[in-house]
Amino acid sequence: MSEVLRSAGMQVTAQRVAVYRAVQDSPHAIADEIAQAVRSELGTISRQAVYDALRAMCEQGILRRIQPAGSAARYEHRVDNHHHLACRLCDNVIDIDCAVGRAPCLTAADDHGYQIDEAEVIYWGICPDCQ
Amino acid sequence: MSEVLRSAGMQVTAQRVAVYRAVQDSPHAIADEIAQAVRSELGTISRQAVYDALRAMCEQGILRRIQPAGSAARYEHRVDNHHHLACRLCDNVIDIDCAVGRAPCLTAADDHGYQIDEAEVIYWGICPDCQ
DNA sequence: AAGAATTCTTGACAGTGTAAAGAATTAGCA
DNA sequence: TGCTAATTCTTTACACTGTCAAGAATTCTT
Repeated sequence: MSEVLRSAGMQVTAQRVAVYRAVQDSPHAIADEIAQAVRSELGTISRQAVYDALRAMCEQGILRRIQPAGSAARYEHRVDNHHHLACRLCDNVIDIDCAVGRAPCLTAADDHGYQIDEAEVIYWGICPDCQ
Repeated sequence: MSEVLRSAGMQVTAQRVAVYRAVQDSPHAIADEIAQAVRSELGTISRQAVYDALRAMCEQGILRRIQPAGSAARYEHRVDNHHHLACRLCDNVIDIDCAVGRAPCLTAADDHGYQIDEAEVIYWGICPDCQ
């Protein structure tokens, strides 16, 4: 657990560990939910410490940040290539594998001279519970 | 021009027309930029009127709202099926046609029981000017 | 144990978007 | 044309997300 932080060049503090674990335990949580989770474990953490930790981990590539329309940024532990499926009604987000194989979506019809390095795909629909 | 608004069941006011035209003239603009454009044409418009107009037009399907990560919501006039290509450095967004044909991306590897109705694709890269 | 770097807290702030209430304008219709 | 109802617009206030800055506290390294 803490080796992940250490190998990413970060200090291993109780807060950082708790933030990382909170994202593991509830993927696609927003910053405030993560703060709540850490508080229920450690008692207290400042809002800024949560943002600092999340940003540092995203920069080190051990967390990923996604930002579905109409929602605050969400964080996830899974950093391999995959996409997301969001419910329009309850805002629930689940992971979804690449439809066509490994990083196929990087092929746009016409790149217009851009150096494309990522294709972000969000499927929108209604989840089973909301149907 | 105003027939578009009328046929969408909306009243035709100078402000609404100006908002619609502003989005046509500068696609992917954010709300504040649209407000500025309307003000340079009509002199004044309240922030809330811009949001009301944009929301109404999106609900009626004559505008579309997109929300790239790290940016405020952007509005566009083109409502057919297409995707977007965003520059990581200058935040510029351009339209990009579907890679595989007509609405192909709606096919996810596994829909997990969701009723999927849209696949939102944002390609990220560096635009020619920023390279 | 000491110095250097990182992490954490606190307080302030900007930007985006919404809520509510009343005034103004517009459309529909007699 | 004039009346009524609905829509649109303004103003004010507010919530939320996220960042900045400065100093205190903690952690790592040696």
